[in-house]
Amino acid sequence: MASSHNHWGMTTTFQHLATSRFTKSGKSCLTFYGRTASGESIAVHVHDIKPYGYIKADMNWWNTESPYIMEYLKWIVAGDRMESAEKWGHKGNLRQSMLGEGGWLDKAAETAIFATAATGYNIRNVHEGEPDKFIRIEAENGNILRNVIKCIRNPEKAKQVIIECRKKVRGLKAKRPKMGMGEDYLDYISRCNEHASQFKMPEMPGEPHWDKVECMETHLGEDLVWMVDNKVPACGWLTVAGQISDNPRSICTLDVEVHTANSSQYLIECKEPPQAMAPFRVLSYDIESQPHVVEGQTETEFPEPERDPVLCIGVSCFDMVTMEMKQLCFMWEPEAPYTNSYPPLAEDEQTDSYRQEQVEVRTFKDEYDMLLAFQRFIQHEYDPDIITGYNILNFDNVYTINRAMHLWALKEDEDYPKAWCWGRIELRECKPKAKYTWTAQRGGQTTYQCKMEGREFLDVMKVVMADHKLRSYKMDNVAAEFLGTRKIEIAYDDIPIMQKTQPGRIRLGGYCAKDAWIPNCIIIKMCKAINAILMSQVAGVSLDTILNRGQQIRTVSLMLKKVKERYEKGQTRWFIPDEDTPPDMNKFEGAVVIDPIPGFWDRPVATLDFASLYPSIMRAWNMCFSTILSSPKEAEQRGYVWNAKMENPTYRPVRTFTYPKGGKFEYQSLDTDVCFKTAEQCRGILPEILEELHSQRKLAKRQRKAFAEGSMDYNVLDGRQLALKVCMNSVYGFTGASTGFLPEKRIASAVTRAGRGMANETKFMCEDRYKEYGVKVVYGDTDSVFVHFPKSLCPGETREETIENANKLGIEMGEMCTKAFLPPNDLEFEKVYYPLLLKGKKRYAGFKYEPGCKPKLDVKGFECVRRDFAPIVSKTQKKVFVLLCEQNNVEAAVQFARQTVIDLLEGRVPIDDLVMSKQLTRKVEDYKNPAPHVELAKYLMKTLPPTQAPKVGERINFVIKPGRGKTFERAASPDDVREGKCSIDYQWYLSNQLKEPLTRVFEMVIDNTDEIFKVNKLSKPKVGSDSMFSSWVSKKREKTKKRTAATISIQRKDNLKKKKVATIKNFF
DNA sequence: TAATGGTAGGGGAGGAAATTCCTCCCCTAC
DNA sequence: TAATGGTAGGGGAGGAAATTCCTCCCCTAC
Repeated sequence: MASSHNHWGMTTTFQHLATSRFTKSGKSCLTFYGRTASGESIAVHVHDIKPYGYIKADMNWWNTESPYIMEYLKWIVAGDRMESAEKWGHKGNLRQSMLGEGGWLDKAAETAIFATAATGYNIRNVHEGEPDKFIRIEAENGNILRNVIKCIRNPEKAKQVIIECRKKVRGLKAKRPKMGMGEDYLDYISRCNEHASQFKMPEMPGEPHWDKVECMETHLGEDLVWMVDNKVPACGWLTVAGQISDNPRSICTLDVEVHTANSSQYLIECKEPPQAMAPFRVLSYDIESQPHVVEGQTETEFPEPERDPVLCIGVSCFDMVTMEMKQLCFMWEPEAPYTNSYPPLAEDEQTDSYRQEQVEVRTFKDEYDMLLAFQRFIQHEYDPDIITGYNILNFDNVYTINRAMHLWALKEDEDYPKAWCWGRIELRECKPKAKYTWTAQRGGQTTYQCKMEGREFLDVMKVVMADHKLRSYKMDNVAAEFLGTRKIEIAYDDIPIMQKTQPGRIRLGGYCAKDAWIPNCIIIKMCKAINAILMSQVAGVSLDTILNRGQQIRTVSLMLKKVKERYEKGQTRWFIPDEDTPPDMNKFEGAVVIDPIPGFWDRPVATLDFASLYPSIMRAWNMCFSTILSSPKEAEQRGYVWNAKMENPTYRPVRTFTYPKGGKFEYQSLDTDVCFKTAEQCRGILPEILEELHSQRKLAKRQRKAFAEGSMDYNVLDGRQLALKVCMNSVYGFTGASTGFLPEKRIASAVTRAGRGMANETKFMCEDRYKEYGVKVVYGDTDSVFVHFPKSLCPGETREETIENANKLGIEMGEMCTKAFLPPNDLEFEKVYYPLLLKGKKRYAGFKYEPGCKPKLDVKGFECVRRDFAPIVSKTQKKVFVLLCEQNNVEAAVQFARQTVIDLLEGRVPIDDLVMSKQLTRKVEDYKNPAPHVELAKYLMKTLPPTQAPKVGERINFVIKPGRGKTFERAASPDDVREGKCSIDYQWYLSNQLKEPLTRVFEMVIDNTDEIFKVNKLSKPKVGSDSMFSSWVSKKREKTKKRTAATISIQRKDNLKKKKVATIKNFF
């Protein structure tokens, strides 16, 4: 037990999970929520954290300008106060509260700001001279700090805000005093005047006259800054020494106050965690709501929380140490007798370890009581750290909370408990907030966010969509993909009928409980919670940030940590500027894709890869905001020297190169080359961060080996190395971003330029070194080169022997090339393709031999790895690759393809294999060109109720039905086909889906690919499009001869003859 | 508003533009 | 009712059909 306490204080060790901010007596405070190793939940309130930031100015500036700034600040702070008073329904006289003695304006005048001198460099301007002067500005709370910064950075805008505020105050009426009984009229008038003068509008503050002032580190959030300063790692193990509150703010088992002014109270990192992961509790839930029944209609409408009840809430819980799962179901049972448990499922429905009879059932006669019981369960019984489910953010949360609010309002009792307080502060409400985001690419999109005190929402759907590329993100499909199981089947429109009988309600409850169980299984199996927590630890930002924000903040956090760490070691402070420059939409040149030599390569093709290319380049050239020099000229002017032959230059340009076809690779210096100071002159922080991430990753990978795969320790270390890798790769993206914290495209484009040079240099070196053997680099993309080994260089009697020789040669080649590059760049031999079907850029398939792994078919870029082709295409193409690359059987591949064509035309292919899907990437009206999935989406939006209709960002499933129109006019919903409302145009699938993808593969192996698709007689024509069914006529048909049965058969005979002489290119 | 990783590249589909093909029609030669 | 020569072939005009080119869109590779 890691906690000990006495009357005055205690120390406890726990793992942190969630953070929240609050203000007490105007001072910013933070609460850290987490769980101890022994399973108690804990809240630690850290008081008075003093948010601060920096501005680039000296104290003289401050001394002259601060009176104006403070005068501005006064109005802004008071104005804020007034606005929030209005918002919360202020009852008194606003003008008096604002202007009266001791009113908001008076109080605001007392706002304290602490300014102290500091020195350092803006990280974008680290120069050779003395450090620049800065001012550290500290405020009592984050709001004040933000307002000060607002004034300083943009006084004009602040002035407008103040003018608006004063207009408003002027418009407020000052209440006259009441006339006293028998009071003299003149006395009353003078009293009125006196009263009025009390609330006289003060003068407008003086004109601002300062120029733009740069601000530093004011935009990062006080929680992040405080955690970095105090070395409190996000989601890390922490030890707290504090005071148990008599009046706990939270409902956690332990509730501790930490006053930073008191040195015996602290919150610090625990260096020796008791275990890898605290037993965090995860609760998954799913609700069933009642679809709306319209009289006289069989189809139901989607439920609305203001109208339709929640019928049951399925719940599944587990903790991250024992991993034992427990299911519950909260049921609305309007009729007695109550149900206590469910019967087992029928045997054919038991597709997995879900056991319906193990669900604990709780029934309620009243719907609101059920919602309340669920809320009690969260707050007081299970107390989860993470609440999860499938699509909870945009559906379950919104529906449940809105429904609870609606029912509560009907009670007309202010004191009636609120069923939407799910957080760790008893009465803190949890309200979903609609968030509208707009991006040029995606158009507008509404999503919901929900803040919950002390816990986090983790939406499995969101995580799966971010981490995995699937054809469909419906829960059923995701469950099938990852767990190999299915949902219980229930027809949506049957729900109202089921709700009418008890057996129906029981069935519904079991269904609902399973829908809560599945997300939990996915979290466990795919380590989603562990990985998110580890990412939070590695990036140093809160779990909330990991789950709800982008990549950039992670890099910023790492940079902030690094500049502070260096400052503590006595180095000059570097500041991260707080910029708001408009987006830079200019693109920069990216990676090189080496021109492929397409074909079927039947000797080993080794691939050599640069180990984490971009991070290594940044380390090698010491690329950072602090080390960049625009040109060699600037570098020389600032006293740095370089030439190509120097042993120890003090700067390095990133040169371009020339590499004529068949000629020599040579670097070329230009006046415009971006340069970087070398690490000896000025070590950049980005390279240092990357190096640390790299070595930590190596360590994690090594440590991982000590544990069994699948064990908690293994999973934690695996999640860690994964997070480290992602962090490393996002540094380059951070510099190349068009918009954001600190974009610097010069760095990103220098990185890609260096990469292009190295890839081309590798190609040249490999071909040059082994030119007597005719070695060819047949392809390469970004960080890889594919080297073909002719038989003379890489002999071998058997496949194994050949591969072994290829491995040796690959390693040798990698080592040879690595020597030519700046460390830590490293060209590694990775694998051999044998054989390799190389179609073109980003398209190849081969049988992959990776040392230490089983040989395996590897396909890149072809239709079979894409989600927007019908599965029939993917399956067929994949099988063809297997037959070609793995079994070397061209005949069988051709036969298989032909059979598929025949099956398709005879209607023997299941509908599921013909369903295509594409993402609806923007609002339908924003599409410039018509497309099948867009047209279908439009149609569905018209016919389905709004909540059920396709939304932006979703994938639309569609098939093509017969007809004369364009493809986009013939898109149909797969469900309509299943229900027999329309048929399928098999011809279209042949000509527009199967043909080209298969041709592309076969044309590399045989000559007359067209023959595969010529079918003259079908045994069982089932459905016909409007056109004739007899044959599919190749686009490149032999002029427009009308084909009669006779000509077809003649043609076919010819074909057969031709086929025999067709050169089937040799394989081995 | 608040929040915000990048470029290269294949290939399907629609639609505009450019091109080819076909037919009608007039005219002329004989 | 009355009066009425034909065929071959060049080439322009108009329009249909096929082709090319460009752009949008989606998805993938790295």
